[in-house]
Amino acid sequence: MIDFKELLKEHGIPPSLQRIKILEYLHDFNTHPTADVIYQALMNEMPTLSKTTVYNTLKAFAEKGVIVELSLFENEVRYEYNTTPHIHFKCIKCNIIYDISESFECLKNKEIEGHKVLEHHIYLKGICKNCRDSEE
Amino acid sequence: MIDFKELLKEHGIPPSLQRIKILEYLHDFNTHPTADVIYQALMNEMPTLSKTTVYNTLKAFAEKGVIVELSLFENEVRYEYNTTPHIHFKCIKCNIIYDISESFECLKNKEIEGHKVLEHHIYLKGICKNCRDSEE
DNA sequence: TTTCATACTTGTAACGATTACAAAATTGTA
DNA sequence: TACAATTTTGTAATCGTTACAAGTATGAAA
Ligand SMILES: [Mn+2]
Ligand SMILES: [Mn+2]
Ligand SMILES: [Zn+2]
Ligand SMILES: [Zn+2]
Repeated sequence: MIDFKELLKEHGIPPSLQRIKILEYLHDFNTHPTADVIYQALMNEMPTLSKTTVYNTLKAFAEKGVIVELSLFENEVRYEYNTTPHIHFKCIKCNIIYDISESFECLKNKEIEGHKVLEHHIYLKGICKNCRDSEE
Repeated sequence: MIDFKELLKEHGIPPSLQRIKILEYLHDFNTHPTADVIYQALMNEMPTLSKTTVYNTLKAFAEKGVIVELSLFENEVRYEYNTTPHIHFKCIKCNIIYDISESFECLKNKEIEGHKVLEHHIYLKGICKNCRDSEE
């Protein structure tokens, strides 16, 4: 059981109830939700929650390195709890975003052609195993 | 000198004046412009050009494989003439998007963890050579 | 405990990129 | 030339996101 309150404090973020709930959601579901998905999910137990708070919170988390911000295709920003670099695969049929466990040469914190790399993202697009199987 | 009219026909796209001009722009500048950048640039010589036409044309080009659609960070779709897979680096200071010539193992058209890969994108973010030099 | 400044949350309005849509213009073909 | 099909245009609508101002909670100092 992770103490999200502590985790936030360690990152210099005062742990409000809203912030804890949003971080909890990201950890528990461990998917790649948009701000709106999180908002809709927390609406039930927090009826007064504001969408603005969700947006602000996610942006603040990402800036402090608590979570990762993804911008993969289709003009929707997504967030995830897993901050270790990994490959993303988006299925063009079912729109599910898969984590690919295959390792790769990460250029993060390296210098390439004179440029200093701070982030490294690999995005794949195609048809997932499930959709291929059900196509037959 | 490329015959853009022919090029479009070969891809099954009837070559209207607007389409030829947009393709010409992408080829001549060879950067990673947004639809709006192209629209603004062509406004002078084509005063009646509609922004909708630019959006529609770029989308059609990308679908037919004439150009590539990029969705790298910051929620802005960009397009480019160069359809060969390569790495992109965006500088967080000057916002320029660089092409990285370094080669990499491309997973396009391969199968990974059961998924069929149709597109492969690598996006880097950091501080470019120019901005680092001028920081001193 | 009260006071007060600060930080956080909320709700609404505004924004910006993109898309939908219908009318006007153009095109290719008979 | 006639005409149907396609393309372009301009405007309105949409959607994700952000700005902003007012309300609320928090936590330290008195
Ligand atoms: Mn992931
Ligand atoms: Mn490029
Ligand atoms: Zn799928
Ligand atoms: Zn730069």
